[in-house]
Order: sequence, then structure tokens, then C-alpha cells
Amino acid sequence: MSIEITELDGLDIWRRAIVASVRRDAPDLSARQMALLLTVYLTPPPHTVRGMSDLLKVTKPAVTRAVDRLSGLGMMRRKVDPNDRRSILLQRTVKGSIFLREFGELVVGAAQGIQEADPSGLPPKF
Amino acid sequence: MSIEITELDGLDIWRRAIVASVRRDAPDLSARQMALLLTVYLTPPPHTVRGMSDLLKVTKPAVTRAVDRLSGLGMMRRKVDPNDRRSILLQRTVKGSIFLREFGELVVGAAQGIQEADPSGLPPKF
DNA sequence: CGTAAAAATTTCGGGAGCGAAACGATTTAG
DNA sequence: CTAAATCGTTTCGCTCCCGAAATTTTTACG
Repeated sequence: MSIEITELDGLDIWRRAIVASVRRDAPDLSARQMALLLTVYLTPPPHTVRGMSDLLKVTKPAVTRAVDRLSGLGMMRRKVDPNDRRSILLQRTVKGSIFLREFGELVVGAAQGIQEADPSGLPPKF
Repeated sequence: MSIEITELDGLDIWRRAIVASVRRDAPDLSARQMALLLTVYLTPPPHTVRGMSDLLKVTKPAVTRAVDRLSGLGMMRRKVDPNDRRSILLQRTVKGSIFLREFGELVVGAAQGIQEADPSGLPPKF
């Protein structure tokens, strides 16, 4: 595997993937919400509100609200930490896994579109 | 140049870049706003509200509001189309160019980090 | 002309999100 | 066993965003 891209390639991959996601009527997540979701799914637990607040350098109430939104969408779940009941553990859900898997497919597709003549059938504007 | 990534690589690149962006205190843009911004900067003009509405499959008022937000941040500018004064042409700004160039650097850095030893993450499970 | 169409915005009621500060619940320190 | 510290949430006043429908301005055309 080799990943060597220019800055412009990176931006164009990002554009293709995010435009495809918006067109699919995916939930309109903010950068903060997406960062939180990806961190919970791709980095080792445990994930707490405080930990996410420090990692993302965002206030705790902002994390609480992002968790509210994501759990409202069924993409995340709260669980009280049995060892320290002040803490809550952020956990993955099936729905969130599905969303991220599909999103990952969009990213891969966007990256492939960079090096090949567009095979997807979509107009090149996308 | 070769871009061959797995779905999981794609998600992890996305995570690294967006977490870095959030930590940098960048404006918390929604997916729609980011899709609009990238489209204006990376695809050939002209870009109109109607055109963006069709491309992104979101309502025209939603595009108007996204333009309000982005132009409020100084990352985009409205210009009346001289040929058809009903239309608005969405144009780039210096500030937006700087923001996207820095964002592109984050994406490239995140992609490079993938093929090297991962300092913080372990292979995530779904 | 005058009417229809098109482009973008505004209005409307309602829902989220923001940081700072205050709050209850829980754990730890003295 | 109380006092302090920690964790997450809630409250406060405010701003932003939503889609549907109405509105304004401009253009097309019969």
C-alpha cells in the first residue's frame, strides 16, 4: 500500500467524499460531531466526556451536546462506568458502525477516483 | 502517485485530519458547509445558489444560509451575475484559500501518518 | 406591453448549538 | 466523617440552522 498525495489531491478526495455523503442525505454532522464519532469508533476505549473534551480541545458541555445528537441518531450510546459512577463511557452502536462503514466506502471511492478516469458513472463535477 | 487505501484506512485518515482541524480551533463547519466550500474552490465556475442546491441536493434556503455563514467567516463572496442579475455567483476569497490550504496540509499529514508506525492508535475493531 | 418563469432571499415557527456558570452526584483526601 | 475535588449535565441568554411557503427582483416570451 502506498499513500502519497499532494495537498490538492487531499482536498479533492475530501470534496468528492463529503459531496457524495451530503447528496446521500446523510445526517449533516458538524466537524466536532464527526471528530467525536470517529474517535470513539477508531481509537481504543475507554472514551469519556472529559477525555474527548481534552482530546478535541472543546468544552465539556459541547461534548455532552455532541453525544446528545449522536445518541439521538442512534450512532452512539452512554454507559455509566461501573468503576467510577461519575464517569460515562461512550460506546459504539450497530447503527454508527453502518454509517461509518458506508462513509469509509465513499472515502475509498473518492480516493480511487483521483487516479483513474472516473469509472463511477457520476458526472465529473461530483 | 498511487492511492490505494482500504475502507478503514480512509476512515482513519479522515479521523486524523478532522481531529487535528477541530483541535486547531478551526470554524466548526457542517458537512453541508464544507461540501459547498470545497466545491466552490475546486470545481470550475460559475457556481450559483441554484447549481449548488442541485449538486448537493439540499434546498435553496439551506444554500443561502450556508453562504451567509461562509461569507460571514470571510471564506466566500457573493457577486451578482452581470449577465443575469437574478443569479448570484459564489466566489473565492483569500481567507478561504488559506483555510483550505491549511486543511489540505492536515489531510496530507493524516494520510502520511497512515503508512508509518501509529503512535496513539491500535487497530480498531468494528 | 403583460404574464409567466426563474433566481435568490425572507419569513415563519421550531429546534440545536454555543461558552460560562451553577448544579447534583460521586469519589477522594484530610 | 467532613471537605474538597472530579465528572457530567443543566441552565442561561444568545446565535445559528431547518424546510415550507411567501416575497422580491429580474428575465423570457407570447
